[in-house]
Amino acid sequence: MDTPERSKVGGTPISKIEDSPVFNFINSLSPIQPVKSVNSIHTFHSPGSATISSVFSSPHVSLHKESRFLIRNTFTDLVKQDTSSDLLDECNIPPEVPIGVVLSTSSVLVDESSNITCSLNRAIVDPADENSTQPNFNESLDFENGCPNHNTAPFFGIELDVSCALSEQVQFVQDVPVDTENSHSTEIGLEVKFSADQVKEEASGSDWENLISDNTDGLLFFDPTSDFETCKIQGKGNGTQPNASFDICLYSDSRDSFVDDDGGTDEQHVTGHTLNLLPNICQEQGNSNEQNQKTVADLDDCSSLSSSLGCKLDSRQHRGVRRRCLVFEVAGVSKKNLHKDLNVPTSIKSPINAKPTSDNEQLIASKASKTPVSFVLPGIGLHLNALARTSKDKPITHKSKAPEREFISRPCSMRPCAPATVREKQSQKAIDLQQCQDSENEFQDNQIVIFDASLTPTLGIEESASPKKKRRKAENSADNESCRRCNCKKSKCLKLYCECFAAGVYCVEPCSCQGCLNKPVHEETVLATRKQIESRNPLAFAPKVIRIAEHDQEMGEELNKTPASARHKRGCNCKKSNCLKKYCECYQGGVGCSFSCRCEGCKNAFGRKDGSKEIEYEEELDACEKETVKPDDGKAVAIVPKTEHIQLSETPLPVTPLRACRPYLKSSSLSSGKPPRSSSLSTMNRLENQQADSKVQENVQLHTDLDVLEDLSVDSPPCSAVKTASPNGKRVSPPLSGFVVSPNLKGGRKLILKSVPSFPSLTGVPPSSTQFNSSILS
DNA sequence: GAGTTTGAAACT
DNA sequence: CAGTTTCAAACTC
Repeated sequence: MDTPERSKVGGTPISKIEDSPVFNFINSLSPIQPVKSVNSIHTFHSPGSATISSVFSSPHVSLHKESRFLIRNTFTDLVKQDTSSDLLDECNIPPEVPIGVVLSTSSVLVDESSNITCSLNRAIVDPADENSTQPNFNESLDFENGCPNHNTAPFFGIELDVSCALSEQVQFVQDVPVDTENSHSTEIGLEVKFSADQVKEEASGSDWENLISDNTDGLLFFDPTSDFETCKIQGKGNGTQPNASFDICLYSDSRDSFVDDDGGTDEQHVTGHTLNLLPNICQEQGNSNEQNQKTVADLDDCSSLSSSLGCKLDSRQHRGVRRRCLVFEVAGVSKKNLHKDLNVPTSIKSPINAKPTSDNEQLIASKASKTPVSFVLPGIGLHLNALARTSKDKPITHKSKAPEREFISRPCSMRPCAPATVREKQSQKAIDLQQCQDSENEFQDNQIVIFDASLTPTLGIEESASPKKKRRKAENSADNESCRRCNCKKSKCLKLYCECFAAGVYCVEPCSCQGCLNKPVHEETVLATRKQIESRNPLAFAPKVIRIAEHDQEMGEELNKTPASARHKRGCNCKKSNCLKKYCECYQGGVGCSFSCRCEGCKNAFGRKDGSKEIEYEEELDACEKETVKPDDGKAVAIVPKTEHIQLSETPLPVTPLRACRPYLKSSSLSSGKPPRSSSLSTMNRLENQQADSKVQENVQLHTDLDVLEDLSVDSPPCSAVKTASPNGKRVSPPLSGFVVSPNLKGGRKLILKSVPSFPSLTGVPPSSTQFNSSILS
């Protein structure tokens, strides 16, 4: 699905198009946040009237602080592994080469403080007019280019939002079909290399708008000393073809001065180099009086022009050149890399990948990085992202391709695979669950098929082995992160019995299920079944073990990573296993039994449900406080009081009415002998037992709404704590964005009950798994 | 690897 | 909502 070229929308008013469902859908696929076609150029009003020269060389167009301009980009389906050396030749395109690239309408804004900003919407450089640098700014358009905050310091450059891997070298190549009549074309390509920080930055946010708006974070700076400096922008397209446009964010940001490695100011230097590199048409721009202006003009203009001309920009000589690429482009690149690695035909593309490109346009990644690619790809598939996050520097190897939409890997499993320690396992599991859910959300958007061998090390190894054997192999695998495969025989993998299905993933090859319908081919069936199950229990697909919300900054990372920071959302019902075997979901999940458990004879090593372990509680509090101090090397796992029942939060939990948990609370929290589920309750319980703190109970009783009490008991956040409960009254954990636990209470002690707001807000509901499910079903 | 145990999920 | 059945994983031998 291609991102529509708005310029091609033709007679239809853009506003209407943007309002159309189709367009919304397209936009939802695209990382580009379509700002309502506001003609952002107050500064540059005369499309077609201004020459490029004027545009770029005359910064005093406006005092507006526009910081960047975008050039809509559509890359094609070429993979180039050209090195920078290859590009050098390509830049020697004579200036008389017809320019056939649609640029963005641009504006250069210079304020009084010499802050220079450029904005460029779309401009068509008419190839017919070879000698003219006058673009046809006949469109304004697609993107709001202004970047409000990029106006502080002189900075020029090309921004690429890169969410690719460390040391990933990506090359975008566009190969726009050349108009036979106007066969003048240059090749548009973009070779990008990324830094790890860049990757992280960009990976963390798929929000295009954020990417646009952030000032420096996530921007790619070419390190002059690095080997990744080569920046190639090639253009291939026909000026008469709007499709030939390409998206590059060029902007100047005055904050960043051109500092040479030598330490000297590099503005002139840059300019000079720019002039040297750029075509004559660009060089004409180099005569500005003001250095900044000139540099801006040169860089921006020349960058854009050179892009269109196929001229190469050597970032080594363009200090401070930032590259920002459309997220989807990067994603696409990454995916391309994946495909490439997988030898997957380029025809197999995720929707998002295909989206921004037209039929013959496609993003291509190249340059398989030597280092393992571990990148988070905004907007890429659920599992891919999850894997990227989960793998933690682990290389993601893709060994198989998948059909259009398919879960291939199972980044997480409800059932841990025998980590080194139980708590580690649990911690990892909780994380995996979260990641799984996160990924799931992403997956629904993009439906990328990624196979993560790193997480499924046993895949393909035990093809002929029996399911159990496979399972145990997987369990015993080295990293213990491998995911299970189901072995369903009767459920057709369409019931929660099936771990795959329950985890929201499709069954994969390693599964030994029989009559499996949990496959992409039966997507509709799967979704329908899922929906049905969700109708029964909205939380059916929520992670069973949920962890404390990460946004509880006060709790610190250690706590978040500790198994004790998680609880089984529903609790177990063990009768014979004493919660000491993996039959018990709590135990299996590495969490202690909690208030909501209905187990008998609980002896859960991670925490018994009954409140009779107060001594252990205190003891382990101390242990916890000690252990949590340990550096998080993955081995030091904090010990959390067994009887501490922290209300778990899970990122996206379905929101259910607040009242849902009232009966539970009423019976269990107040009247039943069951121990409190949360730290607060645990504390309260102690107090009750000791009859020592009547205030607490008063406080509790003052809350006529038991949900409020619940909030207190779970230290739920003031506003984000939307009650989540299963419809059948089984308790589930609400999001926990604001523990009331005092900061110094990593162990869960000293809970501050009175500071809890009475009622959580129903607004600001975080994305829930229910919502996800709904959306995925919709 | 077969059989048993177990408890969650599903059903009534 | 409780009881029963089904199911698949966990476990044992």
